[in-house]
Amino acid sequence: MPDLATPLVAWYRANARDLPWRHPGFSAWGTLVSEFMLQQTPVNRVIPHLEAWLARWPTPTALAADPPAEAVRQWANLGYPRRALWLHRAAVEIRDRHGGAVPRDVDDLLALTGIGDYTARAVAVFAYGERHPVVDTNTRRVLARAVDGRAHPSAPSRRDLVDMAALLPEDAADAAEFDAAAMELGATVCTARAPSCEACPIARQCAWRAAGYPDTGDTRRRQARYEGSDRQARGVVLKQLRDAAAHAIAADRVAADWPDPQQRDRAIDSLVADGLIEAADGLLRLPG
DNA sequence: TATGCGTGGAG
DNA sequence: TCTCCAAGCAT
Repeated sequence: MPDLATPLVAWYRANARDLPWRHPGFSAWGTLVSEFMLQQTPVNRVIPHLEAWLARWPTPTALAADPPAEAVRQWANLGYPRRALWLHRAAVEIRDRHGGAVPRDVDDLLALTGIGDYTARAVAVFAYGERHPVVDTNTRRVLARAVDGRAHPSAPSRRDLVDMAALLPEDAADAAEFDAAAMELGATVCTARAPSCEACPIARQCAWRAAGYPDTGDTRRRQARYEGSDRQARGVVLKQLRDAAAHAIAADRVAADWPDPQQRDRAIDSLVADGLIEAADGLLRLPG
């Protein structure tokens, strides 16, 4: 297999975007918060929310001291609001189990609510300089193309970690840069749609390019329609509760104009089941 | 392993 | 307009 790390890291050093979490001295807590926010939400939308979040809660202990309702409100329109709840729970766990310090061990990180294979390794590597493969949608696409010669990665698998590990430089600092570089390439050059292969530092090593850019093996699952979905109904209900100046709203006044009353009720029930809202005495409110 | 889960921008 | 996509996670 050709050496991908050397040209990739050289390109990264010259072309990396200036992002807040790449600044020297950025805290491990800041890295953890940024990774939660970046789970399925684009960088440009995350940055202002991240800065506001860290200004309000500079440490896990500070967040843990406030009720989860405040986390859900501060999350605003970032999407997937369960992440706000999970981040709050993780902050409580960090306070109670780790003395308020974000752990650096991958297994300790994996044990925190809302942290999976990606986030655990991203924090261990980018905040602490540990040596691990970091696998996300970008690195999976870059490897699918450069190594496997396919336009799209196959379904996510534990094998992805092994494949990424096989390319990792020995030195931990080099490995961390390689992880970041593979992600950055996927985010800015080797993109899902219309990749900029003319600007790619590993075009000469790319199996997909060598094969003539075949468009085969697409196993992506289609996203369900959003308009009129349960997800949209949940979003309307939660937004109303987030924006409410009053502490609580009468249940029958929430999303009162939603066209399908059964779907509205289902949305409320599922939000309660998720712990994103609480229902009592005919009132709905964010979780205290 | 497959599915449900928000929101907004780009093409 | 409408489809695709965005540093995933829990179940």
